[in-house]
Amino acid sequence: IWQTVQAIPEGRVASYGQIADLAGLPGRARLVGKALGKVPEGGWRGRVVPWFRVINAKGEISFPTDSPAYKRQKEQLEAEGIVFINGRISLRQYRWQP
DNA sequence: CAGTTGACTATCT
DNA sequence: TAGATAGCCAACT
Repeated sequence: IWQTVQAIPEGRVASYGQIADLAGLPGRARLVGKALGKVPEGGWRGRVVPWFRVINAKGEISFPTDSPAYKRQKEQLEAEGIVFINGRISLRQYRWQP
């Protein structure tokens, strides 16, 4: 899972389900979320994991809008040029296509 | 050991 | 387009 997440290019995003499929775990989107939650801030074993490039299938960030985590993720994505419209982004435009 | 709980999704109204 | 529903499954209570 982490390997797959690391493969997401800058300025692109992927959904939890998409990561699950690519990682060989079809139908286990929730497991991906859990795995990402376990990654320490500094990354895993020296590798940086761009967890902020992973969002849900609707193109929204999967955190409450008022949470600190939400703001953090949104800022990181915007810093890569991704634009939010009504709290969501255009998957058609930013979805990572391997 | 049974029930609950999510960083989720596809499908149907 | 948006809400409700039913699968999903490892980790906790």
